[in-house]
Amino acid sequence: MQDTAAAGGRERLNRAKVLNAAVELADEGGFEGLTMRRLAAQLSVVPMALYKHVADKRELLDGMVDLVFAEVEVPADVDWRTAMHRRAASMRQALLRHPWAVGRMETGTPGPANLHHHNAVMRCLRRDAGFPFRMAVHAYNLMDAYVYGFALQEKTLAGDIPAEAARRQKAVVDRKPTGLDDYPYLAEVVTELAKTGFAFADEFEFGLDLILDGLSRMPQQASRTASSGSNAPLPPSART
Amino acid sequence: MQDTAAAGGRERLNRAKVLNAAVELADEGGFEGLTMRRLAAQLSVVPMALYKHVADKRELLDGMVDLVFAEVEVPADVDWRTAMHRRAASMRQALLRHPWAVGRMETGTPGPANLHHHNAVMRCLRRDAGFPFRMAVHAYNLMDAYVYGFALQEKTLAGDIPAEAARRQKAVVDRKPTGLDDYPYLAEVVTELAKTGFAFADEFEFGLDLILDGLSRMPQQASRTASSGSNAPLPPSART
DNA sequence: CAAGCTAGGCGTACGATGTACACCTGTCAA
DNA sequence: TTGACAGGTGTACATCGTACGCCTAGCTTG
Repeated sequence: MQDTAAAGGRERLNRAKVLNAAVELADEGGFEGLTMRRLAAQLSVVPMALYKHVADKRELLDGMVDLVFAEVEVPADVDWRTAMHRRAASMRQALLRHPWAVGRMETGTPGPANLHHHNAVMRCLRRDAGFPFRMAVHAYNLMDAYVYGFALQEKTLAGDIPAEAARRQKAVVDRKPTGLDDYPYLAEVVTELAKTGFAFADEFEFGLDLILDGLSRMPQQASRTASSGSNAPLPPSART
Repeated sequence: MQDTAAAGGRERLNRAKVLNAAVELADEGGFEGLTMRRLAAQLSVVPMALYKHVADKRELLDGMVDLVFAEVEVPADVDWRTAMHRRAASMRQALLRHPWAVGRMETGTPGPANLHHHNAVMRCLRRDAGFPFRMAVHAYNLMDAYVYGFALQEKTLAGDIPAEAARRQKAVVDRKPTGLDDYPYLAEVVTELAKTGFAFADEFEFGLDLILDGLSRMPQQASRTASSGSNAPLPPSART
């Protein structure tokens, strides 16, 4: 019952192999390019062979998402602000590598990497930052909404600005002769961004810093700088 | 060539009818519940009849998204902060009514309501708030990322907290005997939220206010209170 | 070494989906 | 009256996820 290769040297399939191949295939061909049949072909196997390692396509996606979570770092041993900053940047990078995962990170049944990640973030906010529970939840929701939302924008508008922005507006201009003249502020966006360019990285930093600044200003936050604070609000010991 | 009904009283199809029925159907059955065949059945018509009013399913979705944009209000004649606050809340409400639109608002070819909306928001930021161009872009990206990201969370976690949160974690507990003990901070979330409940509306307000506060603090912003400011940075007159 | 159990790959088949293509029909302009 | 044309119909096809049963290699066990 070994899973990598049989004694005779025959290659055998593997849950991990299936998941990794699926991620690779989705990275290249997008989410709707990921097909059980194509995935099987990639692994030189017949489609139905996959179902010995994965219950169905939804479970396959669950496993893929957990692989993405595993790529996101949650640094410890630094002050909470840079820890949260790095986590957000790391999450953005992971979603940039795997655009198909955008909007799917919190769907389905959470895997082990998912749970580990959320626990680590919550620990940072509670123990290191010293937020009371309610505020930690607020902070987490705010940061996640921003990161996921930004990744969504970056995905759908990827390479869009300024090149594609002009193209999209142009499509409308061609359709109705009134054109962009009705939308002077949109026209400004097109021309201005065409001139000066657009960097998603800078854009991301701006919003992230603004949010972290706002959180640092919260009165409930003791603005401690090290993660070794032994004055944690509570090391929770809740049981289900 | 009338489009509502023929002289004989025969009901005829309509692009608007198709779009509205599609929205209705997606509201009920979710996005993957929306099928050309089901949509046709809903309209008492054969599937291929739809293609006389809509090029393909992608164009159908474009039209649906524009209907959602048309539901979002961009108030004028108030100070920019409450205008942006109301717009964000209105967008969230619209995405709550049409969860299938979450993550699809900026995809495909933008329709007229889309263009009108973006132009109005940009006008508010430039003329009313007085942001210089670059800062207006920053502000817009930040707000949109937050609103879209929050809507995404609210959609995927809908009714999830505290009830479903417990269920999801429980699923993992059942799977591996180690259970939630490895994740004390997650356990706290489960028990604490089960006790005190969770209100998405409050959560949304917290993040939105923090962001708008941060934007108000920007040095480039003159913190004017009325939208009648004639000292706009520039009434743009850009031409493609 | 023989026997048989089982994990795991294979083949076939089915219903659902989007949509190309040809056809048919009712309405209106000329 | 006629002919064009907008718009609804019917058939057909490739592709999808996956249910069901078969088959075989390799391990466990007597």
